[in-house]
Amino acid sequence: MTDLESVLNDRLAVAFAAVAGAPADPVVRRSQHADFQADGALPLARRLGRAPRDVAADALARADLADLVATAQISGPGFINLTLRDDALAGLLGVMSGDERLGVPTAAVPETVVIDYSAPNVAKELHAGHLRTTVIGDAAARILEWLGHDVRRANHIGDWGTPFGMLIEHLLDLGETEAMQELSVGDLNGFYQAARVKFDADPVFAERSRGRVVALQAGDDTTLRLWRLLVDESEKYFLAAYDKMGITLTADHFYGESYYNDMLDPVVDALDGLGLLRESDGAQCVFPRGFTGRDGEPMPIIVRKRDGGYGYGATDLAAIRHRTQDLKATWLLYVVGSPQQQHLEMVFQCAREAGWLAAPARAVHVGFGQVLGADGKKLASRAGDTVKLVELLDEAVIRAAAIVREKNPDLDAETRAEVARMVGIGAIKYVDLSSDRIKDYAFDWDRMLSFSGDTGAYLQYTYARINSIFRRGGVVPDRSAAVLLDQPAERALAMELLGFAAVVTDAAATLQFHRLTGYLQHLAGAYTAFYENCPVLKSEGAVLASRLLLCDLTARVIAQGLDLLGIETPERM
RNA sequence: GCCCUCGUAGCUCAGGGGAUAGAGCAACGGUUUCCUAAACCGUGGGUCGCAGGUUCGAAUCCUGCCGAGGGCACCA
Repeated sequence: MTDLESVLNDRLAVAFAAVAGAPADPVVRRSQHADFQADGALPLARRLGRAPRDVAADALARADLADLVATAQISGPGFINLTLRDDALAGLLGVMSGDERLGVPTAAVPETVVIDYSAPNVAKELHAGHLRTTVIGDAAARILEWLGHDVRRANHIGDWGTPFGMLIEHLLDLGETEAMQELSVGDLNGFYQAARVKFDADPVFAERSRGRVVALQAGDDTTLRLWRLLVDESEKYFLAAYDKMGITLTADHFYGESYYNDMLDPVVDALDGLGLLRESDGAQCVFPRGFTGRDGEPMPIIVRKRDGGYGYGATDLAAIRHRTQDLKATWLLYVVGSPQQQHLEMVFQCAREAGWLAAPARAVHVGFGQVLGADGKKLASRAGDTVKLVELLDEAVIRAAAIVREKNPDLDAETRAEVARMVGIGAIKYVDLSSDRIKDYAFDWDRMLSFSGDTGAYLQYTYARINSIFRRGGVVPDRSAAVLLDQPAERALAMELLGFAAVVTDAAATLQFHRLTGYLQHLAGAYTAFYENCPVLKSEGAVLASRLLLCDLTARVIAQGLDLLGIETPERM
């Protein structure tokens, strides 16, 4: 346990409880006036009808802090300012240094977590609109997995529905080999648009397409084979994009809409059996409590359309039921844009009413805002089209390569290409993860690729500089060396390092990953002050060993922290 | 019309009911015989959209208003 804040909190909670005669939150926070402050005496004083400073003094007298705290002072109206002992910090850093997990504990209660993210449509490009769900969802998967949860990635691709009638007919028109050729070069949009144009312009083609939809739903062998060809080609393309992007989704994670086809009848029957199903305008609907529409009437989830086909609501409900009942998941994450908030809340409510989402299981909408262009409107190409995701990635890498070439001409071409890839992809992921996800953000190449400020590249640079010290000195840090914290910058760095466990736990619990990026920036800032004030290689003996350990620990935390966000760290740049 | 989200320094954004609201960028001034100057130090810059309320204490919680965006039946 290297998490100072929770250690202090636990110790003080005992003392506060003794004073209060009941559990009481000591309200421990980082402080500008000391290392930490505990503010719990103020609200407690009101409850007890005593003077706040008395309560603080009482709690402090009962607290067992001698091994951790050097000085504890009561300040202002009743704040307790705590300054920690240097040897306590050094001891905890020693523990952290010797721990592969850097002091971050695994979850007390490991859960089965399903993370629904990315979800592109078959026969369509991944575009800028898929950026956030893919990046955020992957970060969630990495963090929760690292904390010991059983993470099930679910890529809910759009692989079913009426568009496949026209897509299959278009495939037949082209001929299979020709069509596969076209799809394999990655021109998915062109294929889709050509089908669309024919569907709109040619009534005969449209009629064939509708017939093909019927055949598909009826399970016709030939039709299913052709459908599978389309899905397989698209999946290959998606996997190539994920690979380029450093996303952990693989072929094992495709659970498209079609995966739930066989579950739809049972789901509708179950809803009917529960008395939740009602007919409205010829459609079979569920009306979850608490939602009214434009007309003031209850809003439906349409599980079966007037034409007899299933609505997406049916698939969503089937997925929830499958995840909680078959997979035994207790934590369902939906990494989906904010506009779908209401729809998801309705589905969750419906699942609760059906008994498919009962405690401890819960579903969370991990919503996010839009990516905007420099003009403040939805990101689009100059021609107004959607921007292809792979083109965005390629441009980031090209731009990063140009900057790396300019800043460090000594790197050989191969290293430079590798660094550019890490920096370019990392820059895109970093901006996406570094602000509150619910807000929109504007895509700005110059800012995101700037190598100073709150960017991924700055963290990568800090990491590379640390490695440079080891390389220059020809030294390997001794991870069991004694830690000395004589300089203020060393002590400040130690405080930051010891905050890692709390921030990872917190980011996972709240699914607010910008807290982790913010922490890493602070850490890099503390390291830089250390770097400026505490020469490493010019020091000797125990000081050298201690400083090498601090460098090593900082590098490990940065690398681990960025890895949890899906961002790589180059050894030099 | 109803519902949801957002509004903090010139710009981009942090801010878990606690003390004097913080970073980065930009601006201005400075730092290099020294481990990557892709860096660092300093300076200026704020009616926390507005108005009430709750509280010992509000950027933070509640209500109303203003502004921006989004959602509200057979696409997902």
